[in-house]
Amino acid sequence: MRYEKGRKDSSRIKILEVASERFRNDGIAASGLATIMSDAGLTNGAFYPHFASKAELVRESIATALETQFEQIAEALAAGGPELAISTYLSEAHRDNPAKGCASAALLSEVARQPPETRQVYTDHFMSQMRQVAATLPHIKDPEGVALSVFATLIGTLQLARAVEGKELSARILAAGKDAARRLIQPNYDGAAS
Amino acid sequence: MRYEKGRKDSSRIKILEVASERFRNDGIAASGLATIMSDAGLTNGAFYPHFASKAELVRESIATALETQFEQIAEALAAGGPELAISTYLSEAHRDNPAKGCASAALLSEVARQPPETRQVYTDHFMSQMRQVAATLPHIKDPEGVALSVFATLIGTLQLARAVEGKELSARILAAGKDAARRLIQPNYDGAAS
Amino acid sequence: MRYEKGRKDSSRIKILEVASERFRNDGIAASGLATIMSDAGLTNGAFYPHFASKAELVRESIATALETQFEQIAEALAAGGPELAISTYLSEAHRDNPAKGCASAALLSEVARQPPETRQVYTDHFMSQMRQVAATLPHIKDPEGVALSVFATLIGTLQLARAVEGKELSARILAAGKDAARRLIQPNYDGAAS
Amino acid sequence: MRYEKGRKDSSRIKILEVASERFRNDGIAASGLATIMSDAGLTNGAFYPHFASKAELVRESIATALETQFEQIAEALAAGGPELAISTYLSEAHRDNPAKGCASAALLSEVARQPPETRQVYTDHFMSQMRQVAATLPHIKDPEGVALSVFATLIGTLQLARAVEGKELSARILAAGKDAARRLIQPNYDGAAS
DNA sequence: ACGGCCGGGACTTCCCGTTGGT
DNA sequence: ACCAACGGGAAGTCCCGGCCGT
Repeated sequence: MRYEKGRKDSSRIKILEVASERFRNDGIAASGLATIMSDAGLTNGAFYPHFASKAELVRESIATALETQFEQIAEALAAGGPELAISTYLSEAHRDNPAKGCASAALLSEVARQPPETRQVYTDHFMSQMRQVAATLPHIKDPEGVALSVFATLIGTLQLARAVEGKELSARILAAGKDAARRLIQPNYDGAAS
Repeated sequence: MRYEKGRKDSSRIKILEVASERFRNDGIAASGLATIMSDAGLTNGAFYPHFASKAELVRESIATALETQFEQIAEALAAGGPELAISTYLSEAHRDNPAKGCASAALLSEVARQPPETRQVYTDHFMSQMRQVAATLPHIKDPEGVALSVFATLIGTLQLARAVEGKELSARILAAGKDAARRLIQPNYDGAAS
Repeated sequence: MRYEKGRKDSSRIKILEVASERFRNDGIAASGLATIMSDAGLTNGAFYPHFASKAELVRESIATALETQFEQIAEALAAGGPELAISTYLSEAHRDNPAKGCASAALLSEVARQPPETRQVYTDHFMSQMRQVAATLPHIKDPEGVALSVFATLIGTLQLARAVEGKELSARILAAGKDAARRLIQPNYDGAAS
Repeated sequence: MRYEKGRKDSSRIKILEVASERFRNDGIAASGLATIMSDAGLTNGAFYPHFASKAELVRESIATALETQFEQIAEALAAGGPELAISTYLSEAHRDNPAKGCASAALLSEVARQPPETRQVYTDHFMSQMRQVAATLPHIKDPEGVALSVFATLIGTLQLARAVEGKELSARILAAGKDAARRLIQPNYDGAAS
């Protein structure tokens, strides 16, 4: 192997960058390789030396997006704890910029229809994020359960806020989501209370 | 009423039935008209006498699915209140049968990318469902806010449970979502508390 | 067959027009379908409903070009006899505009490498042109032999005039070719004289 | 001299040999460097130490082919004069072996589309050949004009004989070309007579 | 000199939404 | 209502010219 595997491959990185944004913005099925490659400053034919198929690009794009998000969550948690992470996630800025936002909110229903390999990649990275958040809830009985439900609430809220027509309603949804998420991480909440 | 052409054409009804299931199962973009028409026992050319475009079919399919769901929610609420509605929604049966399940969970991220007319149709029907649920929470200060957040949690949870790889994890997600939703509708919860 | 075969198909005609010019200008192998379709105001995907393959397009483009040329030769012969046809063929205007000129001069060496079907199409149309010219040489012993050699001389001359570098030399070649062609059709020439 | 790097590298000579045959056989655009190098018993990467680009290889291959042909013409003229040169050129052997035959007949229409440097190389060598033949026609008024037209006739005839489908027709073309070329070099022919 | 890598681009197959002739 | 065809466009395979690490 002439070019060692870890070799800097700026084209590959550029393709992944463009693709992960394009997928989040337009959906996976609706994003063509030609458009992605063109946006990356390349042509169709240069794709396959980098990725074996579109499915592989999808997997790696999802991984890339979720890894980036992992770091953003870490920063928000460090700077202001779960409260800040929640309000950042459910901000109007995030709602209005899906291309650079949460891949789960943008792609979750489409991920459910992907082949198992893709869903496994998603699962692994999602679980990392979940555990990352759970680690900040040591005072709660079932931190992972709570973290799962908080993620579900955040993702569902952001999707709803993006889907509905009407700025005011969208803002109400974001506010309701923020309240709910905060309540879920309150110390006296016991995930097994019911 | 809603159908401007007001036809009770059985072909039209059949097409809508098939389409609303196909869209929920495979996504909107990934569902071709040819397949839908074929499943409806018709051919390609019979589509356009009934609908002006795929976009119109999408709008009406979403409306159809959400109306059906409205009635299902009504039944569950009547039979067992919000508790039953939640556990029915987050059941494994619902997770494993998206074609006949909640259109929001199946299509929400794709709805966000549809033209305004489609999003308006979605919004109207979603709001009906939300108010329907809010009406069962008279003891709560901000019933609509809570209903919004419960919907967000349910939708996000179901999507997550469908997207992840691994039955066990999927079950954990459903359980966590159920707990969270139940907690959110507890009487002492005040959506505007924070 | 819904659309009868002789149906006006403006797209097909447009593609053939563009392709026959492009092939003559750039060569067959060097002309891509995408460029041809784009010049015809269409996209890649619209090609295959019209032609089964590039090879079929090549065949029909050659036929189209040679048919058009047949009519042009007929006009020149009618207006000024073989003399005019020769001087028109070996004009600087023809030399400088291969896209609308003689397909033989532009493509002959490439035709020799085409599959038999293509060469047959070429042969048929070339023979029509040859006989058309032979018919104007009734006073010559072997009109078809002379016509063949005149075509060879004209084609070779035009190709040489296009290939060499230098306007002056190119003009000398055209002049020499005209003289030779005229001499070949002189009445006292007997193709079997040697 | 002509090779600025002046190398007598045997690999370089082998590459030129193979390339000049391959170009004549398959055309310039249709001949890939990988195939040429492989046929020369080398690999892809060994090309660029010898030639700066494919265009340079094309130029030198054309030069090589035309120089070899110059010598062959010299031999034929010495052995049997123009008559023998013509009948050798328009033989079935030559028609059926383009790889080792006349580069003009094989590549002329493609040469016309090459960059000026390439066309200049072609022009220089073609003119050498033309003058070589003109020198054997001292009894003719305009020997260079006649030589030009004879070359045009020979080249056009050989291309036609290769392009048409049908052995018999091809043979007729060769015969017609031979007759025409012989007539053109008859002593009483005056290139400027018309 | 080797041989794989790189970006470019061609050809082809397939399917989409839509139209229109029957 | 049928169904073929249209234009659009995507995915994928292949090969090209050229480059570079070894």
